[in-house]
Amino acid sequence: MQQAKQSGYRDIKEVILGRVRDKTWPLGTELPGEVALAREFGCARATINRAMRELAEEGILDRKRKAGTTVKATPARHAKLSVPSVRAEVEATGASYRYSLISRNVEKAPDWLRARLSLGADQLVVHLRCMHYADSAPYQFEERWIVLDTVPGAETEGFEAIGPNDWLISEVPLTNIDLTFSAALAGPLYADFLDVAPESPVFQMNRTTWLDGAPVTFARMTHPGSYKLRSSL
Amino acid sequence: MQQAKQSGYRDIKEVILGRVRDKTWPLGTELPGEVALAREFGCARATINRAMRELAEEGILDRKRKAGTTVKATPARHAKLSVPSVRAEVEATGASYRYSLISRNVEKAPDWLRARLSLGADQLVVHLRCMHYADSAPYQFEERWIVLDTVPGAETEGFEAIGPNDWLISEVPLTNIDLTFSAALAGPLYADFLDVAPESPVFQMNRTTWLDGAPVTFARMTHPGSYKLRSSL
DNA sequence: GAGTGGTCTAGACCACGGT
DNA sequence: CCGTGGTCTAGACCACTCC
Repeated sequence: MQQAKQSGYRDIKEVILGRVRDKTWPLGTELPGEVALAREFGCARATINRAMRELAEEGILDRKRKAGTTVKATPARHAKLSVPSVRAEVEATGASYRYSLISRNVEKAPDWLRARLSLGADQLVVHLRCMHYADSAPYQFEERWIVLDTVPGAETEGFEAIGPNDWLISEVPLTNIDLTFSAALAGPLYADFLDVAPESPVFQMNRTTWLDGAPVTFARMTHPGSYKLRSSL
Repeated sequence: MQQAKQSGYRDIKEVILGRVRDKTWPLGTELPGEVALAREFGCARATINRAMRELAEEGILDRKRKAGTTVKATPARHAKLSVPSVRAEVEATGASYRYSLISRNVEKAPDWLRARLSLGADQLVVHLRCMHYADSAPYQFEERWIVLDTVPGAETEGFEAIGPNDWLISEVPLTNIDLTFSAALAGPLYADFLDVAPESPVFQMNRTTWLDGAPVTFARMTHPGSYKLRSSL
């Protein structure tokens, strides 16, 4: 009589996690099969399945047909990084958000961009530069290129009142994103807009966006400060 | 006869995604209930449930009891950032990995660390400094503090042969992680170890680790270069 | 070939949260 | 109150993969 209350898949996850933590099932061990565990916990196989499936998604277990379920030798840690609109990001801190367009041009995609987005020759992009402010303090400098073939609507949008990110979210939802972070020196351009010394470090985030394999946009966000995210499990 | 083959939950997810993309169900719309969709797709409610549940986890739908399921007004984009051991990170690039301990001390946790980890007064930590090399080129400078109350085994570990991260992974698996990224100037210390000019920018990643609410370790990783991650959906 | 996970079903009960 | 999603069950068939 190990348990009185009937166990839900959450409880079962906890028990399994506990057994991994206390090394009842050390890293690399093979776990009992679903049927065996279902018997042990007195529940349906589907319940065990859900518990183990989620633990596998969370990077703690490895599951293979026929081979069975094992505890991952090197539990994959992963953080969930939310990629909100700048507006949401700023307003979440309680500050008021302000957006300002610096320049907007339609031009042929430069070579480095064509390479990065797998664009054909002579493809046109909208090239934007803009600033985001938090309580009238510089928050982020954004430089962005939008592929017109994928997002034709960008040709007639002036981006004077609405930021490109906010606009794109409603125009082209459900995209895939590549992110790169790096550190750089401010230099004269960023120093000017971000109100920092040219020789100070800035934090950059490069964001490439795809819609079903078609390139949508490339953006480089430059911060004077730092960036924060929190993992779940 | 809209579909010949029977639909699995993956197909259903695709259909729903398509209807959001082509604005059959615009952002903010309320979707039909599970029973209705089950009827439409000719499948069991559980199948619809799984499809919609996963879409909700992926940040595309909002689900509430009684209220029903709606398309998120601002689809939450999130990237999955894997946090591998440095060793794996280096070896994944094909380079050979080398680890080197610089210093190891047991000391009282400094005030800023006590604040960050919610430590009590006089709690002891192991303070480490070490370097990670990729093909004998400096890859990362690591400064780390390990809380002895949570990980007593760290007192007797010398960390001369094995890096603290690799050691902690096998000692204390399944922890929660907080991450912060930022840019900084190298300064004399980092310049020396990372073999860059003192006035060059460096990329820093701060990692705080918890085990069931108990503070495990705080680490600051400093890179001469940049850091990369890719989102899933 | 055989064993394990992957998925689906039909039905049931529960819990939350608008009304 | 009562509708919607949340979860569980018992049973079934399938698909992958190791032997």
